[in-house]
Amino acid sequence: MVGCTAGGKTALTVELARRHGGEVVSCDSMQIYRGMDIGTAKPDAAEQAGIPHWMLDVADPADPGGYSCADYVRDAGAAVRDILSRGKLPILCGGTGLYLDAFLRGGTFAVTETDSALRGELTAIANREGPEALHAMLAEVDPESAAAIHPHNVKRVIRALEIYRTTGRKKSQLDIESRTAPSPWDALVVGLRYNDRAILYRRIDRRVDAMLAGGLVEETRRLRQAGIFDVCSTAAQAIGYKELFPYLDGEMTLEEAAGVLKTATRRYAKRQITWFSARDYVHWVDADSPDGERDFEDIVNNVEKLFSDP
RNA sequence: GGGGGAUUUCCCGAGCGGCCAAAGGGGGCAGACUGUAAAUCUGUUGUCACUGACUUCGGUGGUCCGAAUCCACCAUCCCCCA
Repeated sequence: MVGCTAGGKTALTVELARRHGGEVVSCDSMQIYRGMDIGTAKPDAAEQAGIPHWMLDVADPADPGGYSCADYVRDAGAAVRDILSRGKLPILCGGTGLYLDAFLRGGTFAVTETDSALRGELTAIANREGPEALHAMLAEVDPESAAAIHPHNVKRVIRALEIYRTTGRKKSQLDIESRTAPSPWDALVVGLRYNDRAILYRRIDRRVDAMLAGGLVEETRRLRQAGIFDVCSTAAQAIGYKELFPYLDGEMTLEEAAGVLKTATRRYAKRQITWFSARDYVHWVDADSPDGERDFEDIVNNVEKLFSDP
């Protein structure tokens, strides 16, 4: 179950799990972390409604090792196999498109390692000589990847160089191999979609207000005091916390910070929409109609139709 | 009541006689993405019959070959003196 943030995936997935003997496997790069609850809209006990949930709180944000996409593929794979072994239906649910792609690709993904020392070294080159210089380095060893990656996208350029340096193989070549390998899973991917952007954005605004009312400021203060945003670079990227720092530092009113947070969330939702729209494996279900939001029951039924006739 | 400063495209903000449909940023819209991804990056953003034309820079009227830029008056806002 995929779709953008604040779309209603969580409730929908729990209902489907309840009806079909399912268990939920989160596919979310931030709900992974313990202690980051309100800001990541992690389903609480009531929302989980007695349905087993996997891949929540599996990583400690204070652990400097972090948690990567590869870790996710490994751990989520184990969870899904466990669920299947007991004859239950695993339902992945989440908005982290890269994680889902990697998961569906399975083992073919786990070819290369990361090298943080090398990353630091390459970052230094980019800072010193400019992103174009780094891109030129990539063009020498892997022209196909260089052509596909914009020179300003330093993170991407670094990753491609890292792959070449650590494996001696080109990212462009590995991509082709992984793209042609069959998926180890037989998955039905359902996407929850809003045709009216205004409806979605209203939901996002409401969710942010609810998070604030639910104690997001306190959670942010607590996590920040614990220093996890300094230790865990991934957690520091989470939308919902960093936007509140100016308020905690007295540089912004809570209302202003909330506005920034809503905007950041909307922009994230747009990126998710772009990502999933480009995946031809997604079967779309409309969450709204020209009359407004659809009834929850209708949406559930429309998803179930896909079960028998995808 | 007197003196001074403002008013720019959705927002902030530069421009201060031609090279201005107007820098830059934000937001919007569209897109990319294969082990940091809630991240990172790209394009676009007055209208149209789009290598050109038309309409815009608070309003009206002037000056000038030519005005967002100069002048007059009006409107609104801000500051100082009373």
